[in-house]
Amino acid sequence: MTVSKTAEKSADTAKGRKDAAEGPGEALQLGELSEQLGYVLKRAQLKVFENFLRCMASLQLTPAQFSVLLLVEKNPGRNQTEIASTLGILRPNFVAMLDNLESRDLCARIRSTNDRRSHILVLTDKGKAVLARAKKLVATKHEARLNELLGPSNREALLGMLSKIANEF
Amino acid sequence: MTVSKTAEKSADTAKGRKDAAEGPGEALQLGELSEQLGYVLKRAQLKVFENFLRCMASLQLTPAQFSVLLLVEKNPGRNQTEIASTLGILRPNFVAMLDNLESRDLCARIRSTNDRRSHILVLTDKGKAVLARAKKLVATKHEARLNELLGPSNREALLGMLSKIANEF
DNA sequence: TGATAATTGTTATGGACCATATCAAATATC
DNA sequence: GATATTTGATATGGTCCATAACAATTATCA
Repeated sequence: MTVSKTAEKSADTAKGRKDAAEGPGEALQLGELSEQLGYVLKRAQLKVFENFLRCMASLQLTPAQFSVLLLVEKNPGRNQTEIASTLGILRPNFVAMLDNLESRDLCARIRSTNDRRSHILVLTDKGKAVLARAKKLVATKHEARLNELLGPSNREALLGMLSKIANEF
Repeated sequence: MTVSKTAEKSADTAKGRKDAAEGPGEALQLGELSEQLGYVLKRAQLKVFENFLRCMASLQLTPAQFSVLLLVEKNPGRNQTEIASTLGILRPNFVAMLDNLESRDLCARIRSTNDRRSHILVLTDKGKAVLARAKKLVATKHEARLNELLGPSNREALLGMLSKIANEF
């Protein structure tokens, strides 16, 4: 180590900073960190997911599960590979996810008559009902919160920039 | 393979869509998914981290490791608990991370003389040098790419909105 | 003072998520 | 018809995240 292992007492041992008060522990300086897109992006994403989970607590739906239901509803008759890949989920990892949704009777695997290897995915009636309620919760509790925080026009701009990053970066 | 045969029999089974062409497997409709902030946010975050890792390949620094080095540099003399908590890292999980950085001689734990329980964190000379190179790489290869994609003013607006979400959501 | 509580770094552990290899069944290809 | 490919599935390992518990040290306060 090229560090004088004698950094003690004198200089800065969390003591000789602003000292006094000993109140809230003296917040650290984020410095350049708050300008790093990746850092802020990750923090924001965690907060959004956290809020999403709170809004969906009554329905017990994670963001990933919600996205699956949305995609299956919009694209009925597709198989597991197609749904999983467009969501960026690897087929092996998609199995347990579907097991969960199917055990809760939210969607169903139907053996295709054309290609008996593949399972066609469909929402059950309960799945459609739950998804409808989920959409309402997301709109009124989750996305509404964003409009309140950023304003509708900023929210749209944010979405546009994030899409651009997601697709063209 | 293309969906040439499709599984009709039932009304909509991947056939009654755009049909024709049978080319690249007929992309699925994202639908409302592309309007879900959480979804787009997560996708963008993954892309940004992915790009970050590519830019840092020569230095072998992950986003989390980079953030630790940045924070330690900006706040010398702090202990593990302080650094970890402001990064949202739990103390137990921070141990292995520091073991890694310390084994690479990028930072060092120094037993505090004021409170012999705590380890004060400092960057080694090598750590400072590596961090300096990392900053340059991030600025010229990573963040520059964003300015190119969004424009400086949009990039600033994006950062502002993400910070707002991260802090006030 | 001395007994008790709180803090720091650490280990152990389990869960969630992600990635790869591999398999049997079914299908495609030649 | 022999071989290769695709689909869903299992097994497995890695990483990240969260909780409980522990020894050493320090703070609290009766």
